[in-house]
Amino acid sequence: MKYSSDTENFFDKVYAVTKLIPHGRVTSYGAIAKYLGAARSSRMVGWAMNGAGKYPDVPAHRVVNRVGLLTGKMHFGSTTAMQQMLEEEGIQVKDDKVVNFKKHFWDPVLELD
DNA sequence: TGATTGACTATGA
DNA sequence: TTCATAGCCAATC
Repeated sequence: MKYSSDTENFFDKVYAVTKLIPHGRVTSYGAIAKYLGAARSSRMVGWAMNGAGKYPDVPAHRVVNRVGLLTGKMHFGSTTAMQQMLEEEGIQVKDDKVVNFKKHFWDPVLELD
């Protein structure tokens, strides 16, 4: 099999950053993309998450869109799995979106840089 | 090979 | 404030 070098690297970075998300915290696709230097490629982060399912150490449920909406909940097998995991970490979820998202927001650019 | 889609975001009306 | 459109880049059909 062949590896697309840059693409693999990008995906790997996405997984690395996602794994660094503290327990009980959440971040956004755009924040990760920005940290990787691809702020305009936020969709690629989401695509990377699509392949994150095979990485048990990648808490994709802690990654939501820019307003804290659980847009990717449908990819967890159950539409409630993501919400349930977040609630178990102390994050309140209402109407498929993180309550007080701003407070739980974890920006890798600010925390890691 | 070309067109369409998608776990997003920013901007304009 | 809410809705619609454009840009992004890789994967899939």
